[in-house]
Parts: sequence; C-alpha cells; structure tokens
Amino acid sequence: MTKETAPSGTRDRLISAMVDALRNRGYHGVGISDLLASAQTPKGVLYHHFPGGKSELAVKAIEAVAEQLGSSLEKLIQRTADPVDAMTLWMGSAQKILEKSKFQAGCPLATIALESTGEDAEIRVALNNGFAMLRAKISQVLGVAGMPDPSARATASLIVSAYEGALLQSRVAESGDIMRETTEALIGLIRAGLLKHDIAGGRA
Amino acid sequence: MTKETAPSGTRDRLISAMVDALRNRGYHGVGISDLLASAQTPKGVLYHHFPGGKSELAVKAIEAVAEQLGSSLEKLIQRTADPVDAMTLWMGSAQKILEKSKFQAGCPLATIALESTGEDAEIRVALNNGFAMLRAKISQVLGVAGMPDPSARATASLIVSAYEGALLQSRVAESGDIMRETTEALIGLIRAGLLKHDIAGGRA
DNA sequence: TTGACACTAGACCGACTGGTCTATAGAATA
DNA sequence: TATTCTATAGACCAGTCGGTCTAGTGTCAA
Repeated sequence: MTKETAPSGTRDRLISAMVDALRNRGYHGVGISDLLASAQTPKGVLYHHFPGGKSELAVKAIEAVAEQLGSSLEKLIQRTADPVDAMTLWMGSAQKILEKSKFQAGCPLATIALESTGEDAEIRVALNNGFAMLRAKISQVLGVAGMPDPSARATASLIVSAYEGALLQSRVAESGDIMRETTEALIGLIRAGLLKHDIAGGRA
Repeated sequence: MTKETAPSGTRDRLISAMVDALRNRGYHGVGISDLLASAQTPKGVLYHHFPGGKSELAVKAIEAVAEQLGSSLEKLIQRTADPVDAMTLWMGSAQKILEKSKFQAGCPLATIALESTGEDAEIRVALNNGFAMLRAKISQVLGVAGMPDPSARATASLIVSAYEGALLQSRVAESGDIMRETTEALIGLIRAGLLKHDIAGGRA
C-alpha cells in the first residue's frame, strides 16, 4: 500500500483501537470515549482525521483488517507447500489468537458484519470487499491444488464460512474444541474430495 | 415446555421484539425505547416482567430462539427421509428467511454471540446451550446416517459453523450466493464422505 | 516575522441511554 | 366491600452518547 499522506501515529492508533474494539465488543459496544482512551487521544483529533466520525473510522478499520488478513493469508499460502495444509494453519492461527485472548478476540469483520444494517452502505461495502478477497485468494489456491473452478469457488465459500462460524461458536463456548472439530472435519472432507478428483482424473 | 406462570401477551411481545432486534441490529444496536415501541408497551411493564432489565430480556429471547430453532430442526429431521437432505433443507430455510427480509434478518444467536464479552456470563451460557443443542441434534442424525461418532460430532460442528458463517457473509453481500455455494460444497463433501464410509464398511 | 497549515487539546452540547419511581387499573380473594 | 396482588402506565433521572466548536501548538514556506 502506498502511503498517501504519510500516516500520523495518532491516526494509526485510532484505527487500531477501533480494530481491537470490533474484535472484542463490536461497533455499538464501544463508545467514542473508550476509543479515545485506549488510543490516548483527545476528542478533536478523531474528527480531524476522520471527519465522518465513528463510522468513517470503522470503515478504515475494516479496510485495514482486510488488508492485514489478506496479506497474512498470502504469506501462509506462499510458504506452505500443500495448499490444504495452508488452510489448516490459517484456521489454527485464528484459534490461537482467540485462545491467547481468553476467548475475547474474535474476527473483527464478523461482529460488525452482523451489527450492520442495509443503511450502513459504506461499512457493508468494505466488509463485502474483505470477505470477497478472502474467498478469491482461497479459491485460487484450491485451483492450484487441482480442484476445478466451480467447486473451488464453492469450497472457498465453505472454508470462509466454517472459519467464521467456528470462531463464533468457540468464542461463546470459551473453548477451542469447536474450532478444532470444525477444522478437522472440513480438512478431512476436502482432502477426500481432492483425492476423488485425482482418482476421477486418473492421477492417483 | 410447561407454562410456569401463564405467559401474558405483553411478556411474549417483548421477547419477540427482542428476538427481532437481535436478528436485525444486535444487542447494543437497539435501545429499550425501540423495543418498547415495537412491542407497544410502556416502560414499567418491561421491568415488571424482567427485573433484570435489558440483559434479562436478552437471555429469555436467546432461550426462546434456541427452543424454536431446535424444534423446527427436529421437525425437519423427522419428516425428511435422508438426514443429509434434512441438512440441505435446514440451510435453505435460513437462506429463505434472509432473502425474504432483504438481507436484514440473520441468526439472532450469532449477532449477540459476537457482541457478548466474558462478563455477560448468563448471556454466554444461554448462547452456548443453544449452539450445543444444535450440534447435538445434528450429530445424532449423522450417526443415524451411518457416520461413526467422533467424526459425526466434528461434522456437526462443521455444519453449524458453515451455517452461521454463510449466513453472515450472505448478509453483508446482500446475495444468497454465498449461502448457496457453502451449502452445495458442504453437502457434496459430506455425501462423498458418507459414501467412503459405506465403501469402507462394505455397504455399498 | 508573518501567515498558512496540520495537528492537538478539551470544554461543551443536545439527544438519548438504561433504569427507578410512583400512580393506577383490574382481577381475585377474603 | 375491603384488601391484595398482578399488570399497566409514563414521568422522571443521572449518566453517557456521538458530535461540534474554539483555542492553542508546532512546523513549514515566504
């Protein structure tokens, strides 16, 4: 990402305070004053950097999360030989974050996705872009693994769905078990499916 | 469920107003006054029926949703010969509700699950009970379909995860496509997996 | 030195929040 | 009828919400 305006530290601190907030409590669960306190910033600064106020900050936070999520997924894919292993690691890393935070830190995109309504157009667009990007990256890597396109696309949707749904359940259960079971079942089925393609294609 | 106190209409109206609110906006997204307005009730009534206020009402709403979700899943299972078909129908019915509401009405449990923190103990317990009940029902039906237990349990976790995650993504995408793709991939893989068991067990 | 600009700083505001309180209506019991 | 209990009704409150506004600071270029 090219720096457009040489980002000030304060601005970044506000964005990361919002990201944390979305992770732990959701958009409506945090007040401006909480954000300001955790970014150690007086109020005027927020409206200087984000004239659109809380919702503009949320949009920027969503974009930042999406970018970060995308690039860490990319790295994982590139340094893991087997694409399905990469998916396992991806889900495992989310689980680790959740467990480390004692089941407070979920996915920042998911919470605000469910809180948002049709009126929050910009928020929804940012969220949708983020999820679409994740699905596209995964779909691509499944293609490389030998899965033909319509099912690669559908399987990518399934993987992101499973990721979000498992994180959600594990959070309320305050246990990593659901996430572990979900990953295990998902990866097992995908491997079996890929094997079937190989057999069908005469490659095994 | 046995009626403990002969439920008054007002009480039920408040609960269902909260359920709707959780579906569309989440716990922190609705104010008491919104709830009272949509239940057509003055304020005193709320604190008469739910001395614990908003959070007690939320717990009761979660319990009501869980019960309703469970019983409709149960019915679906009982009147569908093939258990995997029942799962397909289950996901399809959630999609229908979402589409009918123009992508406003998600799963009431999911939203508050992500908003809740470790301090909201009663809310989390109610939510966890709800999800656990869904997983248990699905795990059981997979067992009937011939899936041995440890993987039936894990697959049930995967199904509920996929259900919630797909609903979430479809909501922000304002399109049923993600839900459709997720269901298609999930059911396809499960059928293949069951077939493998049958083959391994010499039943096919 | 001056002016322009980006940024920091926080007092202040009206609207609204969840919650409490007292008053009252209606049904049931004595 | 008098009493009691459940339920309805809404005025009222302190606290907080997101947001505006003005003042001040530091850093440039002219």
